[in-house]
Amino acid sequence: MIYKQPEKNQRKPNAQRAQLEARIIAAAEHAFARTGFNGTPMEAIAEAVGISKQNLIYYYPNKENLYRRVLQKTLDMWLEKMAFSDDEDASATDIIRHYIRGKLELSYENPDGSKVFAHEIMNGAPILKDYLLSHLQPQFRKDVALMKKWAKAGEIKAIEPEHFFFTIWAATQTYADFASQISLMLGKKKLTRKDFDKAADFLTDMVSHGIVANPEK
Amino acid sequence: MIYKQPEKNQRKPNAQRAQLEARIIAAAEHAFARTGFNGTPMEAIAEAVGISKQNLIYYYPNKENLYRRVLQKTLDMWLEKMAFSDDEDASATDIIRHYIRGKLELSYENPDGSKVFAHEIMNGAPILKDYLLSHLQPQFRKDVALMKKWAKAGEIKAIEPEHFFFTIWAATQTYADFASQISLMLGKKKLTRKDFDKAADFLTDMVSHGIVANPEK
Amino acid sequence: MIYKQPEKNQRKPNAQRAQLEARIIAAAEHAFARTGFNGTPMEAIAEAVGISKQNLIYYYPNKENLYRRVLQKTLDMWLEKMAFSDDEDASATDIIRHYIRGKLELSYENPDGSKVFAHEIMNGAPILKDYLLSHLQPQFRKDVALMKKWAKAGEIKAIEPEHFFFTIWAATQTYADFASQISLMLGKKKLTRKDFDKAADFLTDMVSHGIVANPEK
Amino acid sequence: MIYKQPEKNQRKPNAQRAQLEARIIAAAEHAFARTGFNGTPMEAIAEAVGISKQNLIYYYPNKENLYRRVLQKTLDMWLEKMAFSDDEDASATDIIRHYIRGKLELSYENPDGSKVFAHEIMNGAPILKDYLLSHLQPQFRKDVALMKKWAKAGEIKAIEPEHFFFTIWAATQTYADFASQISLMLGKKKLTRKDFDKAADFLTDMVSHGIVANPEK
DNA sequence: GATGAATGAGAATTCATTCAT
DNA sequence: CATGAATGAATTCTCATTCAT
Repeated sequence: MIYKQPEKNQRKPNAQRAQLEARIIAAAEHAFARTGFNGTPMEAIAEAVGISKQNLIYYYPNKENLYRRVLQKTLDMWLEKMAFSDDEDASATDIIRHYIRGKLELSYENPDGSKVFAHEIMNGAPILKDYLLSHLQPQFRKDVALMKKWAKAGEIKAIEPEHFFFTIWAATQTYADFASQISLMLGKKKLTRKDFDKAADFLTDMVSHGIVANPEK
Repeated sequence: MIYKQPEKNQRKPNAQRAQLEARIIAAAEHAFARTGFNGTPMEAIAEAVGISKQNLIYYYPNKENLYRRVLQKTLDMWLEKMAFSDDEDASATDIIRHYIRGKLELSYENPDGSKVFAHEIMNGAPILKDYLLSHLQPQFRKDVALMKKWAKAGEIKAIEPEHFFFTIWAATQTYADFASQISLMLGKKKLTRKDFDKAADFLTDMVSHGIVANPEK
Repeated sequence: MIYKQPEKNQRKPNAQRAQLEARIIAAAEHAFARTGFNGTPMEAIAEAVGISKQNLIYYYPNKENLYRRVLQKTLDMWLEKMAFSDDEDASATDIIRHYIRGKLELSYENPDGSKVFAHEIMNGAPILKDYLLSHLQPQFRKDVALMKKWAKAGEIKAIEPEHFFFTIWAATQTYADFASQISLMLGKKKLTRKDFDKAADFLTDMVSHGIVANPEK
Repeated sequence: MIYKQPEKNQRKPNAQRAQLEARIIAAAEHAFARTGFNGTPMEAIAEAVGISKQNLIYYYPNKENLYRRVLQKTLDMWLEKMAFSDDEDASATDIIRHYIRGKLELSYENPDGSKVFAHEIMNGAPILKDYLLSHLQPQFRKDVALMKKWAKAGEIKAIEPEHFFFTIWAATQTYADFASQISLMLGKKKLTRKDFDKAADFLTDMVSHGIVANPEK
């Protein structure tokens, strides 16, 4: 796990406190999403929540722990979507399409989490490295193996599945991570669900049969 | 332009100085690539170059200016590769393939620049916004229009070219930006040119005819 | 106004805090009085108060704001004394004498404020310029007009009242601003109230009938 | 003396060098006049001269020495004018009037020197103290004694001559030191010779017979 | 619980000065 | 002579954290 609940903070759960903590996590996620761990002062988070820095520290006495909680929260949602669904009856195409839509859905629902993750990776994954090895790599290897099986069975072409994943991860997360560039290019203030739908259509189509009309090869 | 040469610093060009400045820019790029503008202290850059913080400041008296120079250097290399090549005789497929390989080459040659760019975008492009609107968007629109022409001419399928670009940008830059995750997944210390070649092969293939063997639709 | 209460700092009033803040203002006034804004480090003020530099910054996070508060405090006391009193029944002579004594009293009570003001003026009044135009000049013009009326009415001689004020301001403030020179000349460690009384006697006498025994002219 | 010519700098006199040194002294005087010794960086002086900081340091390797030279230059001009002229035939009135005009002339010709002096005094005269005791105080005492003789002889009233000097010093120097305030009050950009003439007229008149029309006392 | 007070470490500059050429 | 290079000491301010109430 990235984040371990500190023992001393295991107080009686309290609705109001829980709600404030959730707001803090959300604000922290948003702040870390923009400027990463090092670039984000606690004060910026406190201000976003509308509480004093001291009060924030009262709830999260340690910046790294707060960051870990934010990461953990994202990872909890993410890890599941980073792997193919387990539906044994579904065709390869269906699983892949479902996968792409799921990843895009995640980027739409939790863009800040995606960016926090991106910062962490770009910084060399100092905190996440072990977690990725222990949690993500096994999933990844299993899914790569599955795709190789599909290829053998003639369901998909003989590609290198690793790069398929890298491409899909990048292409789906980019709508979260690079949203500001994308909306700038589209001349929009903000990306909407429609944009994500179009992205899903494009990606699933391209994955299915490419974009070239009559590829000679 | 992102960076304007300050008047005061227009000293006589000098080989030794130029070399040290280049080393500083490289070190700064590497540091900003990991932790972004806010998260990177000048000291870290100075240490990487092996000079004192004050001496770094002697060469670059202002952190933001140094950052702008780093951005500018990357952008100078990048912008050209962000647009289709101008070869009028080439087929759509060739142009696209050439484009993908060019972008991947860039990610291989200058991964730090790619990351600095990524940080800037994730932070809402505070410095780059105007530049992207004035320099990148026109290219982007021209290329989108060209792809629509190709589609009309039956050279490519009727896709949304905007999302093609977002996908290719993401899928090529990810080998720079997310290199640490990718090498972790592949169980490697570092990505090599071979990995980039495989990525190019995969991407061009997928773009050409998808990965599904016999797509019904 | 020179100083605007920053929104963030509007804490609950608290006796202990108020007292410390007053001590800080006094120490800052004393320090700025000697070496002006640019020449006074925050550290010097902190040391004078007996607190750490960081603690000083906790109370006054911004040097210029602290300086403005010091200026404001002095100005609040000063402006009133820079103008003739409003007593309609008093004679010109009485008003002038009262004015001189009031100004000298101020120099005696708040010599540091006078010096801070002097520094500001000698530096071209970068911060005070607007304030002087909007607050002091109207008073000044009113009093100049009044003196001209007195001259017409035969109460005082036909002098240029503007220079009367410049002289009185200078001659009264010099006992604050140039105290170190004056006490050096007098062979004293410090100026006492007695010295100010003598100064007042001298000034009022000279203003009344000059110092020449039988001026021909 | 305030400034001692350092031995190592006693190079062959050279016209060009002498001229540059004079420009430096003038620029330094102007800078110190505004912000005092502590508040003035060497760079600001270099910039005003139009040379590099290193080059300035080449000519004046030590800030305090440069400051002392500036002080010395002013003092050389000043000291003489701070004392009554030696004309044995002149009447008290003439000597006083001549004195006032001489001091005002100095303020007009060298306002920056006056301000540098003012800064030094307000800072407690750390450098000038000894000099003032050894050079100014004897003059001052001699002139005070002379005035007392005048008073005894019935040439002037029985005043306290010390305060006469403090007043005249202040009232004449204020046209240099507080020029920015005075011109602000007068609604002028700059003080002209005419203003100084009026000041001289006012001061000599007031000193001669006061400003009150018919002083009862 | 919540918050004001305090502080050590750090971060961006500034600044006087030294060194080498 | 003049200037580029380099640096230690300041200086303003930030920031995470501790302490006390």
